[in-house]
Amino acid sequence: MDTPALPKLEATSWNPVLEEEIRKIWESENDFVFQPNSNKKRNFVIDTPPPYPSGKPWHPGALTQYSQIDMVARSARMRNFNVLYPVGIDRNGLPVEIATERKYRIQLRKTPRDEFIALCKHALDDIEAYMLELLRRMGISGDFENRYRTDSEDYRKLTQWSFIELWNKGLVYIANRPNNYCTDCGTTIADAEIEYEELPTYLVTIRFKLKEGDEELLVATTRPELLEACQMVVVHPDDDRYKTIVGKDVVVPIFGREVPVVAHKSVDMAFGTGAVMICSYGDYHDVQLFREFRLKEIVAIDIDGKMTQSAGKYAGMVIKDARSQIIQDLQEQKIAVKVEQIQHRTPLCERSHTAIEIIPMEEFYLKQLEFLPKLRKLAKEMVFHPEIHRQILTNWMNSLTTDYPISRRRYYATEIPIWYCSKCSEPHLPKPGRYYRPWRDPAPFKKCKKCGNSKFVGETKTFDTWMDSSISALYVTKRLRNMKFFRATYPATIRTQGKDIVRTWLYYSLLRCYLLTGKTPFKHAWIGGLGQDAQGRAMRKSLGNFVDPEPLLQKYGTDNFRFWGASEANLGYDFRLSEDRIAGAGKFLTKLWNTARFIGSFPEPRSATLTQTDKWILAELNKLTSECIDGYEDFNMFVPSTKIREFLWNIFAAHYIEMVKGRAYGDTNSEADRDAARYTLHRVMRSILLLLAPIVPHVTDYVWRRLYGTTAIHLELFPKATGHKVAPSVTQTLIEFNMRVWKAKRDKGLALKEPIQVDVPRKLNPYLPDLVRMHHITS
RNA sequence: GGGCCCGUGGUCUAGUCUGGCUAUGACGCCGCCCUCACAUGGCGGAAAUCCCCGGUCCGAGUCCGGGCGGGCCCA
Repeated sequence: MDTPALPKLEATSWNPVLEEEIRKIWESENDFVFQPNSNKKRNFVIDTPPPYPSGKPWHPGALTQYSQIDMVARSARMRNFNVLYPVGIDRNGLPVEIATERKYRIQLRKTPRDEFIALCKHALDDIEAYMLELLRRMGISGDFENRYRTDSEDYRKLTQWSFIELWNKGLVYIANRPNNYCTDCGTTIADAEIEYEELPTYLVTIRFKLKEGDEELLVATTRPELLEACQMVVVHPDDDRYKTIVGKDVVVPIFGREVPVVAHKSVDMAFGTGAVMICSYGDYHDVQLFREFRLKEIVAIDIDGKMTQSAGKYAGMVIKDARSQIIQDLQEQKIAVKVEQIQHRTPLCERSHTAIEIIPMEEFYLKQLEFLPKLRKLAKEMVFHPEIHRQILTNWMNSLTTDYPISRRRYYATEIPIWYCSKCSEPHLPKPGRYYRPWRDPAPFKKCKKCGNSKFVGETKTFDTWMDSSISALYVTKRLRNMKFFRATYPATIRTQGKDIVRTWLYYSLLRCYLLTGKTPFKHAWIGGLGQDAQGRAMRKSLGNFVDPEPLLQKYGTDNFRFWGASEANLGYDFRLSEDRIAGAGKFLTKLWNTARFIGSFPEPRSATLTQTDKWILAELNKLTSECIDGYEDFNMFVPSTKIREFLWNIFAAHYIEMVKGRAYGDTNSEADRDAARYTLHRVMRSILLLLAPIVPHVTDYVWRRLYGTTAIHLELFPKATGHKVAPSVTQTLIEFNMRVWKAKRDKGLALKEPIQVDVPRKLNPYLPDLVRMHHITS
């Protein structure tokens, strides 16, 4: 052991090409499959978001988040947990339907349902393969082998089971409420499917007579054809023009109904005359006020986009014609005092580009308002990382005013498992535990339980996609498939997700799982920030600032990307994606590699009698270790990545290694001192590799296997704190002293290996031998 | 229109909850240096009215109030 062994690492930098080799080794070793309660370890269950195959390229910020979630999983393993880290793909919902309609130039309503579903499936499969490959390349240590899809029979079975349970508990009801409706596509659509455009329209100023007296109120509207459905006129409370009229009644022209004038701060005084008629339904403002004042709605437009019977002489006309006609009539009767053309922000269906109508539709609702107090209490018991993002959930719960509408008129989603009696319309729900498609399956009933009729009609509506997603915690813990497994793993340990879907995924999970199990679905909620572009704007394909992550991975390597993601994105805060900064983060990997290369050139003694210098760096390592573990326990990767970088670069390599280099090479003629240095170098190296392993798994595993063993680093546990303690100011004094000597040599034009005469502070006496050798200090 | 978050060298960032010595670190930049792990490196250096105004305090990047600016979400 006298002569140093050959370096175990040859190249002078880490080569990302090696990453693929290492992943192949991981795949063959298959370490990431969950074994509940094995080796008496405790379980750690991650309820991680199954990504939605929305297209290529994948959002680089989302990919960064998945790498951070992987760090949560890897660090939990090294904290001695059995980790259930599922891999799933979310395949339900609207985006694929829109993509399919565009791709094949077809319309959902005009395409046979099973044909349309097959086309969607095909599109999903394609993008899913791409996403899984990217996840694999990110080094995600999830259970790929047992991966799941939310559109599988197994998953939809669970969604339908959950609905039947809730129905049977009386928590679901059917109600008629206003919805966005596209008369062209013939379907309810979500807010997310609406786009806005400034379009020309007529602003008509209409004379409303007061019920009593001769006064008039001028009301401006872009929707005169909805006059028949007007139930109220509102003005702003600060509007001096109308102070005397508020509280009185006015008469709706043509239709003669009396409606009140009410003050409401939502009115824009500057628009039109400052007096607005509230009709069912011209826009969201109408919906809001109808709800707030509990007005009686008048259905003015039917689902074909025609005026209803309540429109009197206009009944049966399409909206556009009715509008022209009523404007003409109002002008002839001198009721319209002004008709002017304006540009108006109009909601359009993003598919057909026709104006959206708000029409009352019959939909399913899940009760939530009455459970909010209980949900608030449960939310309080959850631990948020970071704590500050608890606020997002709290705010959302405080803003809810209606129950949760759960039905959609779509195809690529889980079907609502109901059949209705063809005679008396009585709803019949099947036994839970199977996957039902009422739109094509025969009814699993013989006779109507109410009237005895034997014919049934299947429900055609589907669930909102969050009905599936919100029970992911039940799915991954095998609620319907393996109750023993479920009891051992539910509630999950942690939910990891982005802050943008707190009000949807997090909230609905809490609601649904509480209603189904009486418990929270998880104990910890990890809320990540969002990836933005280099200027700090959201990254959107439509903005043209979207960055394809694939070339970045190709160019810099996965570990480089992961280290950037860990060290630049603090837990919960948004982060900016910039290639320069990714490149910069990679320099650390070079430093890590070369430190390992140097230390790897020395044999590792089994034990040693440490010098003061060795004890000093071990004390610093001790501090680092506990800081890192604290960070990992908070699931905050920013802490370990930045702390380790600072330690490795600015303390360990710059000062300790320089101080003991001579000893390590054997320059002191003392085997004990030499071995102490070598022992300490390896001790620190091992700890750094272990502490970094969750963040940069490829390079650390490679180095670990080359230097310290044949088994994977992710099978090891984190190091324990060492117990060495040194006064904190010593490190500062040491660093300052070294810098002073370097500067002095520079000022005197001396090479670093030339001798110099300097005074060493008394405080540094314990380190004197190493300092003298390092700087060639003469007395 | 409502809510939340954030404003620290050219860029990113720590520190702000729990006020206290010359504000942390990195990227970039400039100069010198191939010193036997690393030039994808080392050393040194320049570079910040801690967004603005006011207040509390012996003392404010940190606490309070008001502005301005940016971002995200909801409507």
